[in-house]
Amino acid sequence: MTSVDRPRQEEPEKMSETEANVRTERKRGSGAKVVYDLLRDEILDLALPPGSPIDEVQLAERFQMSRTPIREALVRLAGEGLITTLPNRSTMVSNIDFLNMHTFFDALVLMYRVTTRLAAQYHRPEDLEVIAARQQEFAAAVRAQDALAMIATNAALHLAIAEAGRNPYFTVLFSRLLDEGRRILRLYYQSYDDRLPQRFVEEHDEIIAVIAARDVDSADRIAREHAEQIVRQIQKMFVREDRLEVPL
Amino acid sequence: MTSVDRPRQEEPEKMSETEANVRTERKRGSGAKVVYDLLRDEILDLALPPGSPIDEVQLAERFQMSRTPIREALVRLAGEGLITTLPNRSTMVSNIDFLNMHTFFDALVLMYRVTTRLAAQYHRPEDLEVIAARQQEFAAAVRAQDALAMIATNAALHLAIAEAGRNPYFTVLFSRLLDEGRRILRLYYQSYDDRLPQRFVEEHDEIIAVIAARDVDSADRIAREHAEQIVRQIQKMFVREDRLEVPL
DNA sequence: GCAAATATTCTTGTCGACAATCTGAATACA
DNA sequence: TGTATTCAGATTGTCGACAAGAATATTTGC
Repeated sequence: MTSVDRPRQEEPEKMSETEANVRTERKRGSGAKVVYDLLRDEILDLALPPGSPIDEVQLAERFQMSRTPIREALVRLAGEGLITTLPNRSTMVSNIDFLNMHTFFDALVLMYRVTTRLAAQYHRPEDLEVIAARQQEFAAAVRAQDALAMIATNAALHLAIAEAGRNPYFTVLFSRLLDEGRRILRLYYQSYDDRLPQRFVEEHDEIIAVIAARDVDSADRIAREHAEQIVRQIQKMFVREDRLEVPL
Repeated sequence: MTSVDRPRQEEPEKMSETEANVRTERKRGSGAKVVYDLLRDEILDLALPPGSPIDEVQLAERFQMSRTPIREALVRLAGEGLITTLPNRSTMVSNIDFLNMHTFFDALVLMYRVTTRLAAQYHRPEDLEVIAARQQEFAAAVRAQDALAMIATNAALHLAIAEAGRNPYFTVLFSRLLDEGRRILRLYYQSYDDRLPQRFVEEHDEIIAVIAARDVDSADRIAREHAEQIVRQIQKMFVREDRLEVPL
């Protein structure tokens, strides 16, 4: 099938999967995924703050593709509640629900407990390697006092623990909660230059130890304390900056 | 910001949202939703059993619309894990994961407990009316020995309880779990004509009583026993029909 | 007769265009 | 002047068509 009258400059393709690269040429079926991943990151990093308008044609131009794959990405994001679509009108980044924050905390603490408990129960040797690596990255972020890296690596560590627990239902919910937490924390770390304390590194070490020891009850207890510690930390930020300028 | 009190001519529109109706005329923006709702029901009812091929053009003909809204519905269903898409190849109804069924049971029991506990804590008077109505419907299904109606009304009852708990994170997960349970149970009720015992009606009454009494600890305990009772019931079916013909 | 190469077919992925609906401004009217 | 109406602009929802990729059928070469 040598139907190559077209000068499709495949060539080296040295470039990594950057946006610029994707623009010029991209594999069939990858369009929506690229847009989804990038948009998701931008939303969670608050590069697109809550309330930001999402324009399909604008995105289509930016990614050099038609609106169809763009729309598919948006439908998926809407399914996760990250964007909100007003029928026939407009689409925008979903707001953070400050009024029902306590429901978020409840769910977060419970998932911290459950996933850690299951990890202690069902983990395999290779899981511990992944978890240890994530903890290294978190500790490095703490040493560097890089608040945003702390948020990301902390989420990655706890997600690794959750996956060692091997319950996809819990993992999916936990992942959503950690994402939402990423937005909330970033909102504060933008204005404040606060940092999660060294204490969290030590608590993580404790958690990893009881998981490795398969001590289920201790895992539950320590995870709970750790989670409640984090929640208190976040709540402290709230009262501290009570009259925060929040986009409704 | 005032809500939308716009006189949007809702008109009579006596006709119910049947498929035939939708075929002839449908409102802009409703296409994907209609397809989504109907396909979802058919999947959960096993009218479309696991492994069934999902053909876009076929659906487009059936619903008398183009493939675009069909695809949107499919993307949403895929997001919930109800269908599986093989890139560039085909789409089919997702399988039921019998190997990791225990993770499903773990999650189900925990959500039964948590949602009931929160309902005892946070319910409002009007919630109890809804819950009582659902319990009536469940009792009616038991009296009629209508197994499929029992499944549906049981799920509706527990979802009503979950909503009285007012934690959207838990409610969403629980809803997914009840959906998955609907598929699993229906798989068995197709071959067997077993029925959930009268005992469940009484247990529901107990649960409703402790919720109304705001007895959080009892709510947790009774919900747990109730859930484990149900899980045992399902597991009994499994061993009974061990060499079941399961579509992989 | 059988394996490899080729053609066909079938399904999904993408595209550009058009239509419907909403927003907001400009206009008409009391 | 204030309110209702109309019109223009913008954005989404839908459509039909085409292309790419994978599976299957067919042909070719030995």
